[in-house]
Amino acid sequence: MNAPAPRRTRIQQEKRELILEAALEVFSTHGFRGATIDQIAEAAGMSKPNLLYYFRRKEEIHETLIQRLLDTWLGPLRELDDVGDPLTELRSYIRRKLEMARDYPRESRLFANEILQGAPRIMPLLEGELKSLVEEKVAIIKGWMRAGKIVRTDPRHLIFSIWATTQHYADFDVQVRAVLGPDLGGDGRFEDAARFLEQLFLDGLKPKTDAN
Amino acid sequence: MNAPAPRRTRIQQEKRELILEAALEVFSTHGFRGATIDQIAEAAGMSKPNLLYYFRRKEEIHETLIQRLLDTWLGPLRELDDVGDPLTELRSYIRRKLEMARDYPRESRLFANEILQGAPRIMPLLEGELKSLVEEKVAIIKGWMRAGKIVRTDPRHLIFSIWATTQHYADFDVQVRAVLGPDLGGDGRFEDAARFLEQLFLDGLKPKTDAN
DNA sequence: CAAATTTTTGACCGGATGGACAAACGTTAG
DNA sequence: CTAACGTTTGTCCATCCGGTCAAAAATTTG
Repeated sequence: MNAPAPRRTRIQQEKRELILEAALEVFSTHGFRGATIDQIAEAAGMSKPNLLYYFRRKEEIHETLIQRLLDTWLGPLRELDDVGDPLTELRSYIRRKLEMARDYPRESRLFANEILQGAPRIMPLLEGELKSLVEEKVAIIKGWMRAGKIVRTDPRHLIFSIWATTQHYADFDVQVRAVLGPDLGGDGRFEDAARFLEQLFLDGLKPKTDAN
Repeated sequence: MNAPAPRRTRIQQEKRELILEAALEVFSTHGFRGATIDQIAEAAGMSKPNLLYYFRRKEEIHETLIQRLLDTWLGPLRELDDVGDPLTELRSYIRRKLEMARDYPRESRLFANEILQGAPRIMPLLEGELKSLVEEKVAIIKGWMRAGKIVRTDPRHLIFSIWATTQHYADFDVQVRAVLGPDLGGDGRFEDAARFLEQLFLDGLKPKTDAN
């Protein structure tokens, strides 16, 4: 499937990491087209030709970045299994996703940028690996529903809504902070979000003692 | 506050509309930086200098587009008031937002692109108009909570989660369709989403007859 | 019809940007 | 020390892109 991994010296390893780190910063805030090699090179503390010695093309950096991203990105979903209590499993999935939004917002934005533009570079992956991973987890969730452990609903859209709500705190961070203002928009906003999302997904909004 | 609206001939009105329509298409799929004037001009069926006769700068097109967008975009939230039943109000807010994601996906993506890149051009608007509109609606929602009409929760994060889940179907449409596949990803996906979101927000996932 | 005004276009400009290249520099192994 | 190899950089190039300009074409006005 893949070409054999080329041998690299220690310096090459390190410099490539440095470049990828810088590129993540630049790509995630300006998009692929909006980012320039000069910007990345400067952020990595080297000259443009030097950078091009380690990655021959701008696209090569981007591809490498996206490939890595997807591996870690799907981690939380992969960990979802049916050994524990369903509601606990879902709670920790939501929590892990939210933690990723908090700790890796640049990765989230890089991905969002890619999807927004029609996912030209990762379409096969979405229809392949991602789709089948989702199907696998959908089967687990359906099992929980059949067993009466969670309410019957559309498992795919459930997954979408977890993705949407958690990634929102990375992708739309500027808006979230602007709306919350300086008081609520500080470091505590992720804990507030975690509390809210847990309540939303696990309890819903309708009061138990019916007052309407 | 604003400059007086310049008089325009009928031709100018029409051509400007044509350009804005074309620009919406191009900006929403390539971002501001990724879009070129030539692309927009071609999509509008005119030459580049001709386009620049109607809009002197690329930014001017983008600004006009965003300004219009925001007016219609906040419509559904503005309509949220406390005359009706709270759960009904929320339900129709969610439905309206989802309809906008379905009918105006390009506007949604244009906005998402802007926020993703740090909202450089609309930051004041987020901190001003948007924030105060949200505060106004937060007050209404808090009233419902005090009256016991809906469960007590964080009203701001509630609004975020409605934004996130509904806009997801516009911004991440490619991914949604890829994951759902040809069977589920057809025209019915918005109805499925509407049903799911209604259930999620109004009932939650925990079964009423406790089986865990 | 003719003058005045608006609209359209081809040609052009300057700066930015992705990338090539060869020469210089540094490091390591024999 | 020196040859070989890996790394770094200054310079250069072709293309793209936003924007200008003057002149042509079309339209409106008197």
